Amino acid sequence: MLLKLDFASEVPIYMQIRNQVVLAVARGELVPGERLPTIRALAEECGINMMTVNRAYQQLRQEGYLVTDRRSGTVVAAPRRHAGPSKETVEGLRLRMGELRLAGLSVEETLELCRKLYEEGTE
Amino acid sequence: MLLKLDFASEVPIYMQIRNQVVLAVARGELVPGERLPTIRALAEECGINMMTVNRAYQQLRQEGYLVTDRRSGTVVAAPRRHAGPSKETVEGLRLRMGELRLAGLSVEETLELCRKLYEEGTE
Amino acid sequence: MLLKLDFASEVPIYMQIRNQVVLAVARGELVPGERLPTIRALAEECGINMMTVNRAYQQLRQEGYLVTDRRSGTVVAAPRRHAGPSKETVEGLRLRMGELRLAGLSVEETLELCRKLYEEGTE
Amino acid sequence: MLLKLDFASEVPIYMQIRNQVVLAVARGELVPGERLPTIRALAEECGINMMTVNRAYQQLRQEGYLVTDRRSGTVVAAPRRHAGPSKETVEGLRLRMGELRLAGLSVEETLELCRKLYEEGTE
DNA sequence: GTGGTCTAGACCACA
DNA sequence: GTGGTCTAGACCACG
Repeated sequence: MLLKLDFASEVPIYMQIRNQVVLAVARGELVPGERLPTIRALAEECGINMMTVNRAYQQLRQEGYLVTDRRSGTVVAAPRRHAGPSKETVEGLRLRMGELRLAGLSVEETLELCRKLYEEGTE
Repeated sequence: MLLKLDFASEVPIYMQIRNQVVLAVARGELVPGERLPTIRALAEECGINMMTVNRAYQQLRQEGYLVTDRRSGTVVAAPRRHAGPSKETVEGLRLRMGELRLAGLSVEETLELCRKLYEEGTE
Repeated sequence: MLLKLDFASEVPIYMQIRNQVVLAVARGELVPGERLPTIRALAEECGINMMTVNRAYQQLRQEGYLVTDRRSGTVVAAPRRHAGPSKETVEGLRLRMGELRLAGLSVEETLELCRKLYEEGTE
Repeated sequence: MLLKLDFASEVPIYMQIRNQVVLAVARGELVPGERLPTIRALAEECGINMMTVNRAYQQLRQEGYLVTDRRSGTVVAAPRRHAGPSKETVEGLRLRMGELRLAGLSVEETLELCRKLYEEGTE
């Protein structure tokens, strides 16, 4: 679990943790069933409050990315295929598409970028 | 300027305004040079405070989507080609790509969705 | 009188006019005794309000850069050597020196830049 | 943090704060990593509103002089060498050079003044 | 306890 | 009539 936290970012720390865990799962760096660090361990490693880590884990559980296992603590959830993207994901994506268009990217350039970012999780 | 604000959302109102203006420009509903409502008018129309609208406009100005002409108020900025997407846009997109993959969308489905959302601004 | 006005600037238009007249005099593009355009002419040429031009001229008269001549209207004032810089000038310069230092310029680089800008008015 | 505010000045209070913080950093009175007063504390100390201080800090953040650490508040940013001076700084300096020339200062006197002001931050 | 957000006013600078 | 600035509060998110 290599987390890169930017304490000067406008994105809350718990959300940075949430985002990086999602990306790690998507990239296959974290695999279903794998244990995550304990709240205490991760908090100490990053120099942040345990409450902050707890909040990130809670959010991830709520979104279905993590599950709590009685024996082994917090583990990566099994993939939920066919779940379909959440409303937040689609709305966020719509906004990014608009921003890319206004930044001057053609539809081809945009889709190429999307493919590249999607496939970061492939190999 | 039809804005739909969700006062219960955790997204700040000024950011909701910002996002909807970006999308309106991307869709061509707002064209370069077109005047936006005065901060007072928009505030009254939406039942919110002047300062909140002001903040949204400030953000949009800073991001280059709007310019304030000292003679005629706030207008849509000329499109800035070759600007390239901001770091925030790319990072946000990367996150969405990860979420879509984990939601079970194939790369083809994902790119199809991206194309559809991109082309909302095309017609 | 070639004025380049930026209507999107945060600097008020009357102040932009004032600044450009000062620089034109410093560069020798406007010489003592030379007539300036009438308020009406300059306002029309720039597509701005006469009040705005009037305010700029008033400011310049007050600072001693222009004088009103009974016969020929508004003309460039005779140079006031030994007047010494105004408090505003020195305070503004102090601020710029601080900004340059913090932007990473050495004292030599800073003085070289100052010399270059000063001598724009020389030849 | 000794701020001297002039409530009668035409320079907005938030800009006076901005300028004095820049000068304090340039003089080394504020060093990188050092914490600034909270917006509430500074507002109370100066007898002004929180929002006014907030605006000054926002501006300073945007210009890269401050960063807000989500854990510990607002601190002086690390110096950014190679940043180069902003357009505003150079334009402002050009104007001051013109004013000094018209006030009767020779190039030597001007550079001597610049050096003195630059080196206020040296010792 | 920190900054972020928002309100409901007010006064002023600018054009 | 436009945006810019400022006030004196309030509530909330974050850590």
